[in-house]
Amino acid sequence: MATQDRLIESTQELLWERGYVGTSPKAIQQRAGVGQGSMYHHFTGKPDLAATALRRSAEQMRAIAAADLAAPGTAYDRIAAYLLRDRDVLRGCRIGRMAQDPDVIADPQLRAPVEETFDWLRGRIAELIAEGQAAGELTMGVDPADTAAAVVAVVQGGYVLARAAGRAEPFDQAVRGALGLLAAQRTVDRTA
Amino acid sequence: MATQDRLIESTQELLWERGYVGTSPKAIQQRAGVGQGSMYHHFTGKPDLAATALRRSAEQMRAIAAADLAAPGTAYDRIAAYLLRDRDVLRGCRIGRMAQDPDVIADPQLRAPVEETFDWLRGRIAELIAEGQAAGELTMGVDPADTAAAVVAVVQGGYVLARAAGRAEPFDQAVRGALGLLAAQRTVDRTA
DNA sequence: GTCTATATTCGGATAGAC
DNA sequence: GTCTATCCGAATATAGAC
Repeated sequence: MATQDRLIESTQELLWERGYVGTSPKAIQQRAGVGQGSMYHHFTGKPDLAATALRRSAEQMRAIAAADLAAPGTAYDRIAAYLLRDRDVLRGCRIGRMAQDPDVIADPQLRAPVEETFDWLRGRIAELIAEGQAAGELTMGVDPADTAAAVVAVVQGGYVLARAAGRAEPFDQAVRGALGLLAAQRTVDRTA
Repeated sequence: MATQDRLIESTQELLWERGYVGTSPKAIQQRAGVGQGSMYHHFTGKPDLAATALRRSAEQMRAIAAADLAAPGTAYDRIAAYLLRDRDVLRGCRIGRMAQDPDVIADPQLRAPVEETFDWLRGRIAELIAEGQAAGELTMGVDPADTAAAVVAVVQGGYVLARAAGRAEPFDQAVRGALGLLAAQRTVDRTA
């Protein structure tokens, strides 16, 4: 793999594990197996490299979520596929984690991929819910945009609860809780 | 105020703003207005001081949440009071934010207050939901513990979405979404 | 108890050889 | 393009004066 790509991948990993503040150029170089000079040849510095890595992570996360949300079945089924996807819960979300970092939030270059990812995700889920309502699959009792935000928040908050607990169970509970509430919005009883 | 207390308060603020990795002893001392020596006289080092500050923040957060959840009215009303409490959304949750920090998660002394706070919060809300079900206010269609985890996750995830967006609206959306789903669990229609 | 040095390592980056 | 050498300040802590 090219030096550039190894640098980007190492940065993606370290940002996920340790966040922006906790990731040093030296650590990136060592993981990538390149010297100091290489990094500063390809990138102007840590913010530049981090922005590149974040954009790539955002693309990847979006592709994965898009695939989940295109699962076969109803709107409910698709959202369930997204919520129930197999995750390494204790690692957390590599995009959502960035929202906690003040240096990321303060830098428009770094925040942009994070913001855009969640904007897109909320929008896509809201779309599904609205389609489900239009098709008569879901009741009209809930607002699509609000409900979509709640669904995404359950995932992001689930990571927080799981990491706080040191185990994945609270994430799974939150997901089951959200699905239980969503299930009540279906117009046909499938619990039988 | 005593020097010790000023150190603890400054640490609470900085942990909230910048996290554990991003908070330096020097910054704590400067904000507290004390010299290097004072801090190391009262505390053995950064981890010791941070643990003390976190325990205090956890107590405070728990007291506030307990008050919300003791609001007058039904179980739904109490959970709504918790969800709708006035928050400085873009600052995030001073306890939840710690869950992202690998150094906090790795240190049992630091993680304990975080874990205990969320364990308690989930348990308290689950209790309320179970009481609401027992009283016939809420349907038996949802699991109390799972639903409670979802409620807490919506708040924690709401902070993530809001910070990612640079504005409070996604938090408010998520809360409205959660309330909309919970409202459907009430046995009496109050939407009229 | 509090302060001012001082020590040591790390973070972030530049300079210049190859 | 990549490497090593080097620089400067910050992070964390210790020593010892007052």
